Amino acid sequence: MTMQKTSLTINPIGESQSLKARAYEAMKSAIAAMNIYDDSAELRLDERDLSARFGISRTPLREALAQLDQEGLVRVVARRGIFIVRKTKAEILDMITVWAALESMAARLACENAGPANIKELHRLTDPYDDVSRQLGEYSDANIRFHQAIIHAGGNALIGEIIDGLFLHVRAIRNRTIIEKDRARQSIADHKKIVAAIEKGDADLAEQLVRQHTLKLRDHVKEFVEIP
Amino acid sequence: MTMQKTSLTINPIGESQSLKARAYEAMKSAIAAMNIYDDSAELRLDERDLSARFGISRTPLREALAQLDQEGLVRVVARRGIFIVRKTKAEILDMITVWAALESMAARLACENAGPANIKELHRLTDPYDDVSRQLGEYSDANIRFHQAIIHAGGNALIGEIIDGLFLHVRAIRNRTIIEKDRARQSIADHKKIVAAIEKGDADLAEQLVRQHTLKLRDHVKEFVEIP
DNA sequence: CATTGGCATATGGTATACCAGACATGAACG
DNA sequence: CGTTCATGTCTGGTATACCATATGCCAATG
Repeated sequence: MTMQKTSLTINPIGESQSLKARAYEAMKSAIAAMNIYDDSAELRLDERDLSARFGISRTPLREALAQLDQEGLVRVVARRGIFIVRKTKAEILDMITVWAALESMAARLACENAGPANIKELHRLTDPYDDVSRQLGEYSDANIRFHQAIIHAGGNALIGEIIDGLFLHVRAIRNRTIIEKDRARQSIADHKKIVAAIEKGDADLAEQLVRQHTLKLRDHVKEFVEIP
Repeated sequence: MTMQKTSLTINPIGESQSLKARAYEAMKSAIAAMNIYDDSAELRLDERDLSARFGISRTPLREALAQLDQEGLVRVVARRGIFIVRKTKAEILDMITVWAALESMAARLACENAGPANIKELHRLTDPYDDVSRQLGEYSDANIRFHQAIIHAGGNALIGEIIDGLFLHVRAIRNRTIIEKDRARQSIADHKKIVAAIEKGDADLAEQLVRQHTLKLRDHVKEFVEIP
């Protein structure tokens, strides 16, 4: 079974991809890697400089940049330059809200479509956390995998794609979220309830739990995370 | 009072769009206009031919096509050609499901955020339909406007953007949906209930009604609409 | 000293030439 | 007659040259 494609997509590059695709991936991970919300962050990009550093021509690079532009990661404005986009806090909150809508629908779908393999996977991702001492940051791999498992169990691939796109942006605040012990503990408890609801096939409950779980994150970000 | 305009007339724009943007729009509407599910539909595109017909060079056209590719409207395969994508029925159903998730969330948000203007707008779009004899096809302008009004009332712009993207694809089946009198009548009744729930501020009810309303459409398409 | 006009320059936008891979065709060969 | 392989042609991919405009510097001017 193929997991939802994650940001950690293994690079199966046989060097056979088009330069555009490689430039796209390189740019994307480069932007994701840098902390764009640092005051010292350089938000301006230079086509010619980039093409030189990548060792490719401007044409494929421009196509990659155009894609990033449409994705909202970058803004290219004529005769001015290319700028890395800083999402406003309001936009981040909107994204988390959309996330809540989609994942809660996925949970609902999971109640109808999830097979034994999906259920087993969900348990595998929640049961080990009886020991609360484990790290479970908001964006820890374990947490992300859990949410992806729900989406996968729902069986609607489009939901996975959209959320992947959102995560690309939301992850920018991962360094700014405060990992609080209470939140982690609560989060684990939420997860267990969600799995139970899905296993029971209670669609309304599963949807409600997932929605509230994610909206709790939204409210937390709204209150405690500062985004310039 | 008529202020003499002190500054010169506002400059609407002077053809200031980039060729890429214009090619993008042209391609998009052209694809939307043609019935891509006709057997006789030509699904193959030719870069050079298109560039000649648009009267532009291949570079901006390619950028436009790359955007359409990412949007899923078109698929460009290296050394093979550019193909208009036919969405499978399963993909269409997934899209409607996502639609349901997002619009129901918008309805929930509307219960918190909708102002008097939004409520008034919703009434304006539903009250005239006491006369059921009106045409209200699944994709009639009136119906679309109603759903857009809900999304607008929710105040989450991202939801609107995503749904716009989906609608671009889903509209392809508009010609294939059967307009049944009963469905139209039921649809109008649903709309009225939804407005009432939002006006009352009952978020859970509004969300549920919108979700069920849209999932009804999904089931209808699933059962009655054939997509090659 | 302030203002303004022009020119240099840096930026992205566009056009064009050339490259390599994938198919189709047809002739040569068994 | 059938198979195979060479070659022509069509495709998108890439590189490069050139173009238009936004900006900033600087000098000319009042």
